[in-house]
Amino acid sequence: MRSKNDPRSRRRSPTFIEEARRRQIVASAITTIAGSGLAQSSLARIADEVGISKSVISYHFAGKDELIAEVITSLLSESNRVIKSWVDRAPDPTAKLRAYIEGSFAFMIEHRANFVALVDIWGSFGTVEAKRAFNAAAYEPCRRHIESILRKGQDTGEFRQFDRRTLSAVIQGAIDGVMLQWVFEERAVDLADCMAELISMVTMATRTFE
Amino acid sequence: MRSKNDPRSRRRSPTFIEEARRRQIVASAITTIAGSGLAQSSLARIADEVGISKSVISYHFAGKDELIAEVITSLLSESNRVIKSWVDRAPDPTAKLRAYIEGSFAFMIEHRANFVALVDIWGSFGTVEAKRAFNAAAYEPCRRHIESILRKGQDTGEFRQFDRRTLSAVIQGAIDGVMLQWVFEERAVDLADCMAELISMVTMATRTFE
Amino acid sequence: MRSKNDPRSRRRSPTFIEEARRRQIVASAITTIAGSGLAQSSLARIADEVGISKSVISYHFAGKDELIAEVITSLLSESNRVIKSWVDRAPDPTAKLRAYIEGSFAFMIEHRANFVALVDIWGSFGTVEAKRAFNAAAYEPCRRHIESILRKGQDTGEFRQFDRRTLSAVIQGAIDGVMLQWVFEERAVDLADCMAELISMVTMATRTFE
Amino acid sequence: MRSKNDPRSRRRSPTFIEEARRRQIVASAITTIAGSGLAQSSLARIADEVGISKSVISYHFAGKDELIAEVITSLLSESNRVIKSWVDRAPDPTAKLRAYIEGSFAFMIEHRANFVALVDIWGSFGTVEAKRAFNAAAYEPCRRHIESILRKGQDTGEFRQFDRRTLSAVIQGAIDGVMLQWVFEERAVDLADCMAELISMVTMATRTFE
DNA sequence: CATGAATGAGCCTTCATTCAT
DNA sequence: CATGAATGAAGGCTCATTCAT
Repeated sequence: MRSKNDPRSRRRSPTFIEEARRRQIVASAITTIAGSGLAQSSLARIADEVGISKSVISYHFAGKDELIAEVITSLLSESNRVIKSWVDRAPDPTAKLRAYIEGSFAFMIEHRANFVALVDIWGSFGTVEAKRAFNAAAYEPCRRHIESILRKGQDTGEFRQFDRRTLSAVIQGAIDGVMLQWVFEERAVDLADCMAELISMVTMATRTFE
Repeated sequence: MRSKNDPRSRRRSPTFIEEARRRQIVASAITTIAGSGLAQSSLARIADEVGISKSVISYHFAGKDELIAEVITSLLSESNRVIKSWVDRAPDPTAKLRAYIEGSFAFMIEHRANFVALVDIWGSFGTVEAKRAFNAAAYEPCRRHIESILRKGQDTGEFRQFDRRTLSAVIQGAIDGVMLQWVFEERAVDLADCMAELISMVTMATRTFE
Repeated sequence: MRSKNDPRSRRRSPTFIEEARRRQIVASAITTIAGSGLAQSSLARIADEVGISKSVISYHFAGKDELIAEVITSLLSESNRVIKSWVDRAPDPTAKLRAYIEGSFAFMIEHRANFVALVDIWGSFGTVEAKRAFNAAAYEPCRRHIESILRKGQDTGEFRQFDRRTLSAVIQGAIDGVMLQWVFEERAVDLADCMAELISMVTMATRTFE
Repeated sequence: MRSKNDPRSRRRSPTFIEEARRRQIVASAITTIAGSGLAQSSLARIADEVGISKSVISYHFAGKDELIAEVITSLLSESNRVIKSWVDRAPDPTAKLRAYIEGSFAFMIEHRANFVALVDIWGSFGTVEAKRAFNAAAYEPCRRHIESILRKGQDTGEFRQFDRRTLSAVIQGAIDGVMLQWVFEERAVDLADCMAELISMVTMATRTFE
């Protein structure tokens, strides 16, 4: 019975301390998953990492699924926020497109564990629905973001005409694909070089030919 | 206790029937993983899929790890083989580079389940060593393959000078990144369009400017 | 993953209730082993005997090995404690030696199940190391105890000169060997008679000849 | 259906080759059990030791139980045969009693593996019936043998009057108990010294006082 | 006679979850 | 808010045994 004592059903806004606990647990979950893999990250281990009892997690989250869901949300939103701030600071579409890529790589470098965890988690969706939901939450917004930049560029005439959706998918794909190789072996790829190369390719792909 | 009584340790070449069983089990494992996720693919479920007893898997494989390892090998080698055949049939570096991309996408389309399974599996490496090993088995050979094509192109003067390793990583990354989006939601991206766009970008990125 | 969430790794002294559970489980394990043999004493059966879920054992013990180890410790220490108390109450070496034997047999009679279980367990050490460890834990202390009594007797001149280590091994061996026959068939030997005979033999073997 | 093709139900006396196989398997079982413990001695392992297929054992023995039963029989009969030959060669009761002990220890030293295996197996009888059967097969004959020697000695007046059954149990017990310590740790006891001490004790216990 | 193949029962263990305190 | 205790479901694995060849 969900009562006043169950934080998961409270009408009141969550206590400050409650929010803090949730964030603390989510953060520890990310660390644990990045360090040992999702399969090895039992609630007990995550709780250990925080130094709390296993039951505390059950108290603050409806279950493991909810915790992982919040981990994903945290992973994605943090990244999106940073990238958006890079893009917003750029003056024009050309710069914004460049900023999108730069922001993406910059965030990667600063938060390696996030991506190691993400790669582990994103493979764990058993059902088609879960996969679809992840696409809707993770990829669709990213592609839309890139598309909006591309549209502006086409509107201003900086970019030539091309299918925005397709190019968005390829750009985002290249970023993710390079990230993936870097997750598996940090020294396998040089992120800075790849970023520069990708920017160069994208620049050529979008510019108007004279 | 690998011995005469253990089919997994035979010195001589495996029986025909045994090889068939192993392939059958691996194939079923791929289907199951693609359909329900690695975490839900217990040996019992995989065995059910084949219509055999759970023990049969234990009889032919040392354990789940060995089975999954063989699944990975199967997934990667089949893909590499097909791509290689596309590349080998192409007459010159420019065509080969194009063929690498075309072959990659063609294989994807023909074997969606393989990639759905692969994305699930590749996130399941808990340790740094396992991740590193996957990189060595999966990515390094691909990048090397692309690099060798690029080198030939530079040697013949068809391609301009650029860092081959970096470009290889970006090309392979773009292929994988697009594939990833398609794995999560089949209709989110149009593989044919993405392939064409990627080929166009790569063509521009490699060609000599006059 | 021994941690805060694992009762088996607590830094502080174990809860009263926890200690009680452990003792209860150990006691049940002894009963089960004595009744059905070690090989038939699965955790499930032992748990049934206590009337608890199988998982409770896993919760309180790291595994079956730890449980069996504690069973052994319990078996040996209880016996040693009782024998020691008999010996300590005896006034002189001659009486002490007699008390050692009497205490041993008295404890046997009172705790038949312990010895039935012990005989089953002591054969279960597969490796040389495990056997050696059992010797160190079970036999060496007993022989040492007897040796110390013998030494005192020699010091006081009550006993003649002989090799203490050898006689200790033979005395302990005779006690165990008679116990063994009694474990296999309770009515095959009369413990009281055997005890008397053994005491008589030992008395003759140690006494000074005039 | 037990037919002519089933060696376990054949009326004809077993083939020579069949007997050889059985003995070979039994011998390997002893080695395996002595080396790794009964629990680790699966039919597969034993078969490996012989270099045959697991099914061969099933073919020659009704099951694992029958194999172990034959192992026990082999272990006991071999020992008894040797001891008997020592005793038979001795001229009088005093010498025979001494020979019984000497033969026992001599056989131990020559066949350590047999006893390591025996100690492992004798603990594996789960039911009271099995224990009782082992007593009847293993101990009762030994005690009877000693008793018969003792009786002869009393008849001839070499030995004083005492309860033969009790002394038999103690003598056999001492032999087994020393053996037990030696099984767990070969260097814990000196068999020769123990044998000498035991002979001395038994001599004193039986001789007529003047 | 021998063997490869298959099977099902049972075992130990892990883990998310529930509940009383 | 937090925790210790308990639970049941599920998983991977071992093994004696059966059967067709």
